Amino acid sequence: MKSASKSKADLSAKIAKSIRDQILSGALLADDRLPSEAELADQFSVSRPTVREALKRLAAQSLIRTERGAFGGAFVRHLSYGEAQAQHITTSTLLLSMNAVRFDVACEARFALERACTPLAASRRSKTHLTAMRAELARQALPELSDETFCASDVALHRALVDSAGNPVLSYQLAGAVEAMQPLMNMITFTARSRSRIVDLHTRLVDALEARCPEQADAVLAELQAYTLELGQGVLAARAAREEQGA
Amino acid sequence: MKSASKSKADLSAKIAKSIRDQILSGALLADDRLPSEAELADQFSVSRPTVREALKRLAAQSLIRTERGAFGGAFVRHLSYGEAQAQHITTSTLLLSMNAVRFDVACEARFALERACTPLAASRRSKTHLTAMRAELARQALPELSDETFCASDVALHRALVDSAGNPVLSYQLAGAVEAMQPLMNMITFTARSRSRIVDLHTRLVDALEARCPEQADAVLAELQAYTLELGQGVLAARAAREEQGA
DNA sequence: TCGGTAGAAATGCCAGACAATTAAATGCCT
DNA sequence: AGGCATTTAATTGTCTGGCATTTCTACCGA
Repeated sequence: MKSASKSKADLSAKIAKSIRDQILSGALLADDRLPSEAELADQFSVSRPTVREALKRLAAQSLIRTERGAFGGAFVRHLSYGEAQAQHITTSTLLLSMNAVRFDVACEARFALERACTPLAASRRSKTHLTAMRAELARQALPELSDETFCASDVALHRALVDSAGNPVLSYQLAGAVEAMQPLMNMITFTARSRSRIVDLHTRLVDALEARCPEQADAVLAELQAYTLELGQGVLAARAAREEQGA
Repeated sequence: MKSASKSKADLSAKIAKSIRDQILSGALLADDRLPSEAELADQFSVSRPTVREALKRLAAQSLIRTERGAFGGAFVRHLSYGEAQAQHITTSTLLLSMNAVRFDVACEARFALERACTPLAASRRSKTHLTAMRAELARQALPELSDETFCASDVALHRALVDSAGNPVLSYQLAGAVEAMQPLMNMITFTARSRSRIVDLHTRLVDALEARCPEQADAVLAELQAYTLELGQGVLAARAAREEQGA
């Protein structure tokens, strides 16, 4: 029954699906070893290259890892938070870059998500997280910072804020918002924004977290959202005007 | 410079990374055609099977699609919201199933995320979404419903709530929370929960959205969160006690 | 003009072979 | 008997070459 799933798909896709189902259903547990490529080829009645294509598909999804040598082979992979986040970020980046998402829609989603974790962050933020955020604040105040580095620090700050909520599942889910959408918005707004205003808002945000005051943190985030939206719409309006003039 | 990225990794992984970078960087746009497998094999100085493995990796990430026949080949894929959501859900499900996530942590994250979109849902919910939610409510009230169907309807209701916020980016980001974490929690709590209480909470939730009252919706969600947490901890405590007795 | 057919280009798949890597088994020396 | 070097077997990584299949294009004939 293994190989009879979808009749029209590629063989390697069918085999990959069959194995993936076994992993997702729990028939294969983390660190279990799959049969060797030759055995799988026999089981599915296909050639080894076809099996290999299927395994590469699974490897691309971080579902398996392979080891060479005797008693090597393909092993069901234990998906860590870090890897899951990396995948989530890749998918999010791709989605945004390919779908002409309106700036206001992205902005709204990103801040809605970040505001979801400020109450937790305010109540649970540790000294470590505060120190990390203060460090980013200090970097952002340096005037000689390149735009690129400033944006990276911006992301790092928000990332630290999310992590300070102390909920790894939440951190994972928000990775897409912070590390994919924030850079996208930075790319649009970095020419127009006032760094000092951003740093001021960030400082008040961290202050609010340190004071364990969720309302204030939320208010600052709302302000940051409004400012970002204003910047974005300004830049886009200017672009539209320029294009109209050019045409 | 294409093939010189990481020296220790597999060739197919390096080639996949190289092409992926080109897509992510925008050098290859949606619906662009990649060189044929034979040409890629030449460019990277590898054999065709190796190129094919690389292409399968990219296909597994929905980065490319392939077409057979003359003037077929591999094309950069336009990633739709639906596909991105499917990937996000798969990754989330896997992450949760492999990491022994504490129930309270998952519960907290899931509700924090859902509560992030209730204000938007309350202000934007359309008749269509309300109708969909009411339909799920009606189904959930049927006593002959199987546990499985009840859970599916539960997910569908929350899904509709998220969608009613009218922000596709937000819907995408929340897909992991609703469609991966909700079923997980249902699997734990379904034996202990009172359907009538759930339906009551759901009804009040939809009522609040219909009345465009975000505060009330948020309050109901908080109540649902508390009830879910209580159920989960009850079930887990009972399990622990049973195991201790057994040992 | 229309329809069918042959060709070309591409992916899908297979068979067999060799290289590289790694762990276990073996054997040798002390 | 114990420890170290060597062999061996298992397995993945890669290549070569080929055939099957699909699909578009272009030509040719009625």
